[in-house]
Amino acid sequence: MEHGADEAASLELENFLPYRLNRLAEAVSRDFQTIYRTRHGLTRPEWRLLASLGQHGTMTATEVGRDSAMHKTKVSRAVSALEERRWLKRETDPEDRRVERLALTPVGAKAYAELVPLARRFEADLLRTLAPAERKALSVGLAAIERRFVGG
Amino acid sequence: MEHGADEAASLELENFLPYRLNRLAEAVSRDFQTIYRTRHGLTRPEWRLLASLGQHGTMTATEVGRDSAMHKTKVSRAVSALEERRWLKRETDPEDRRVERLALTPVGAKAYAELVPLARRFEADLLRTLAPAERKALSVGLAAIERRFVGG
DNA sequence: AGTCGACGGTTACGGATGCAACGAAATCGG
DNA sequence: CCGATTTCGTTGCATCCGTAACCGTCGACT
Repeated sequence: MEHGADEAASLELENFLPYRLNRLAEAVSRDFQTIYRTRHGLTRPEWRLLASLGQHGTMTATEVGRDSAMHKTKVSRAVSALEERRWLKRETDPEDRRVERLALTPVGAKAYAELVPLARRFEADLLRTLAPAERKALSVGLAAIERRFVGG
Repeated sequence: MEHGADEAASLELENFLPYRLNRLAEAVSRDFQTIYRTRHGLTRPEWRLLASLGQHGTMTATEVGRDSAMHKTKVSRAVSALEERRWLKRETDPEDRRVERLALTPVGAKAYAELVPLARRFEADLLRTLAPAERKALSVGLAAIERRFVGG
């Protein structure tokens, strides 16, 4: 057995689930990135923060982290960045002065409103290239591992 | 409409495909990481390089990059790291002296052979928690977007 | 009230990452 | 056969990231 192509002892990377998920996520994100990066110079954490606040209204940093699956340091830095842009304002919660209540400013909300249709179109364009049965399969399959890994 | 929960104007992040893929890929990878990180202190690029060479035998850095979806600087640094460990050796191709032919040493091959069953078991354990129909759906769904994004 | 542990959020720091620029070698074009 | 262009791989640099340590605040328990 000269090289590693031995069936039993080798692993087919291209069929290995962690690898497939990563490669796919990276490819899709890299593509989607152009929407929020070229238009506004947003980073991914900043986009996610914007998306969280746009969707849910006022939130705390911890809530944003849970909602958008980001480490608290990422959230913290994204908050500083969007605050710098005047896209969001923070207010210390008078009930609990450890907490900050985060909300988009009108300018931030405007940017969000501008990005949402582009995001929707991106996803729609992507899904349109799949057959209906494939879309369904994707939805079912992703939901299944999400139950195992993300949700509960 | 006070906050962003407005159906038409907001985006449900948790159902947004790029977000779902990223969150899932990160969660799965974070879990899988422990296998190659705690046992050998490998980074992800190093693991991928090992996996590529273990599967295909001798390759060039460019081929590894294509096979494992890594930027050439990642490959370059991973090669240096595994060479440092004596897990791989490089040889300048005499036919084209720009190219290096990379191959695992016996020590590297041994580490690979040791990791493969663990990787297989990880994937099997993950898939075992899914119903057969869900596994099928996942396979079909991922393959479908891969065709659009990764492959052709 | 005073102490202690838990919690929200920030920051210093070491390490990883991608871009761009680079050197060396091959290939192409005249 | 020589200069221009392309390719392989490396490296400098600026940025991003997570870990751990930290500060201020809250709540519980004494």
